[in-house]
Parts: sequence; structure tokens; C-alpha cells
Amino acid sequence: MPTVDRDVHPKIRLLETASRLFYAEGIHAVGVERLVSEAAVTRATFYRHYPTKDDLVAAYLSTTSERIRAGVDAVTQGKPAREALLATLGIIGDRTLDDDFRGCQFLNAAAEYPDPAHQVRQVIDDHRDWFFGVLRDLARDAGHADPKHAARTLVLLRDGALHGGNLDDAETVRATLHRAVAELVP
Amino acid sequence: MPTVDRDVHPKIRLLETASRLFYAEGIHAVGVERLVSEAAVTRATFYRHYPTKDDLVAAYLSTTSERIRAGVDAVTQGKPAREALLATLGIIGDRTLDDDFRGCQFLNAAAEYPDPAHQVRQVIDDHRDWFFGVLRDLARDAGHADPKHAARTLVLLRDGALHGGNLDDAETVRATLHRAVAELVP
DNA sequence: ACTTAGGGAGAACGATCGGTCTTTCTCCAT
DNA sequence: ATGGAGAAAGACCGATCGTTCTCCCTAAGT
Repeated sequence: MPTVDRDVHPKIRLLETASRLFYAEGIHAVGVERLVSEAAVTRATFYRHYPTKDDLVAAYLSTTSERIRAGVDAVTQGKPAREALLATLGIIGDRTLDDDFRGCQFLNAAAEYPDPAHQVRQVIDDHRDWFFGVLRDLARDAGHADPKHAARTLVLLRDGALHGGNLDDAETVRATLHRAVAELVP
Repeated sequence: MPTVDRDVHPKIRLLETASRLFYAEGIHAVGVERLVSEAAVTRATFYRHYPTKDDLVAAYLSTTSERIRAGVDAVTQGKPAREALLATLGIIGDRTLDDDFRGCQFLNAAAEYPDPAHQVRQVIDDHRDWFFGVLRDLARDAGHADPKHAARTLVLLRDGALHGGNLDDAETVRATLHRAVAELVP
């Protein structure tokens, strides 16, 4: 069942396949056999690049975080703070409309990793810290009276939107998020 | 490793044990062997009461939903709409402070059940529909200009708070939720 | 030309998965 | 007193879990 481009490096193939399957079906639900067969990679190659499955999970979340950070950087670049803030939350709303949208990778993963000290949870914490920092700085630059509170509230809305977009009507959630953010950052 | 009161009915023992373990450690992460040994129940008894493990999962979420509905009913009883609304969201904020708090049972479960048509997802949808209805009716009775939008925004805040209370500082999240709700429902 | 690392193919490890089975015992209603 | 249901105890099923292993082949570096 190889469904991947054999020209790309096996390690990349494996990571891309894992990212797709972990996100779409959950982490514990996808076994190693499934990963190696769909990535057209052998078990030996798997464990040559990642000591354990959890290391692959951490890599999945790390690269996801990097991609999101690049997306936010791109969309905030050169914009005044308030516009940048709206654009950042706009990314969140837009994501809910994707065909393969299945909620937030980090929140979904956290649900499967209860131990706060686990390496996977640390990747999640890093990503959340980064996102909160972005919102707080933008809120501050936009002249908000209480940037920290604004950022915390926006994080609540973000987390809620990423879950609601999966469980409820995505377009409605997107509109609700947009309106709530606009009211919060006048 | 029986850690339960043997006087209670085996079916109840099993459900209570399952609820505790599913919530604390995740659903896929807890196997049948673990359930029956900690509940001091045999496999035969397990499958006599629940045809499959998923049926037990659905029962776990159903009883959780019933308990939450009773809690909301109790706290809104006889209160004016706005107070009832604040009290309902107050329950959410308070929950994040519990020692064993590990996020929302329904959101965590949804992360492990990608198929929207699965019976477990239907229990989740029912609970979400009920909660949205409660908020919308209370917002309407409180004279809010757009009760539906208010309820949708409150659901975003609810979902975000239940996740943030698990991943971030719970007391801060609670305060943020309280303030955001108060500003939303003036 | 020779070494060496990386990858492919696949067997095998012990453990655990969800689920079924038989057997024995106890309790309760008839 | 007898029958039947519910529960305990535990063996057992095939499948899959994450992980390790051997063997062979190829491509690149010296």
C-alpha cells in the first residue's frame, strides 16, 4: 500500500505519512505497521531515524509547530499590530474550513498524553507559550489596556474555535471567532 | 489490584472504574484487562453488561453528561437569567481547579474518535447541543441582543477554558474565563 | 576497487489488544 | 426444594502492539 512519492527521502516520507495519519486518526490508533507500510519504509529504517514511536510523535508536532510559526510570521509581516492580530486569528478560523480539518494537532495530542512531563507534552507547551507570546506582544503593540488578559482570552477563543470547528459547523464557528475577536480588539 | 468497594453492584463498579481511568489516562490507553482487574470484575461480567468496550465508553460519557446536566440544573434553579448564565460558566471555571482535572471528557474523547458517525461521537454531539441550548436560552432570557451569537461565543470560551485549565495555569484560566464572560454578558 | 552506511524485506520477540469460552459458586424467586 | 440468573476465576482466541533482529542489496566516499 505505498501511497507516497518514492523520490523523497525515507525519513521525510515517514514523517509526512505519520503527520497525516496521526492527525487524521489519532496517535495511539495508528500502529507502526501501518506507518511503515503506508510510507513504504521498513521497520529498520523507522527505528534508524527515530529511537521510539514517541520520538516520531514529537517530530510530528515539532514540524507542525514550525510550519504554523512560519505561517503566522508571513501573515503578520509588515502589518500594523491590530491588523496582524486579526490576521493571526484569521488563520485559525480559516483552518477550520479545510477539508481534512480535525481540530488542533496539539490539543488532540495532549488528550492522548496525560503525563505533563512527557516529551510530547513539552513540545505542546512550547507551541502554546510561543502563540501566547505572539498574541500578547501584538495586543501590547496595538495599545490594548491589558495585553496579557487580551492574549489569554484570545487563546481561549483559539482553543475553542479549533475544537468547535471540528465538532460543530465550521463556517459558523469561523464567523463567531471573527466577530468575537473584533469585539475584543476594538 | 482491587481498589473498589465490593458492596456496590459490579456493573456500577465497572462503570465508575472505567470513568476514572478513561478520564485520567485516555480511552485507547486503558485496556480491558486493566478495567476488569481494577474494578475487581471478570471479563465475563464485563461483556455481560456491555457488548463491546465502545459501549462502556458511551456509557461513561452518557453518565458524565447526566451528572453535568444535573449540576447545571441545580445551579441555575430559581436564579435570574444573567446570574444563571454566570453560574453555569462558573461551574466550568471551578472544574479546572479540581485536583484530578484533565480537561473536558467530551473533547478528549472526540480526539480519540475521528469518525463523526461513531456512537461515541453522537453522545458528544448530544451533550454539546444541550449545553449550547442552555446558554442560548439563558442569553435570550437575559435580554441579550443576539442570544445565538452570545451562546456560540460562550461555547468557544468554555471549550478553551477546559483545555487551558489542563495545559496552562488553571487559576489564571478561571479568572480569564470569568472576566471574559462578564464582559460578554453585561 | 573497497569500504561503509543506509535502505529494503521480512522473521521474530514478548506483551497486550478486544473478545469468547468453560466451569464453579452463590443468591434469590418460585 | 429447585431452577435460573449473575458473578467469580481464569484459560484461550487471533490480531496487533512497539521493538529488535538478520540478511541482502545498492549507492556514495575513499
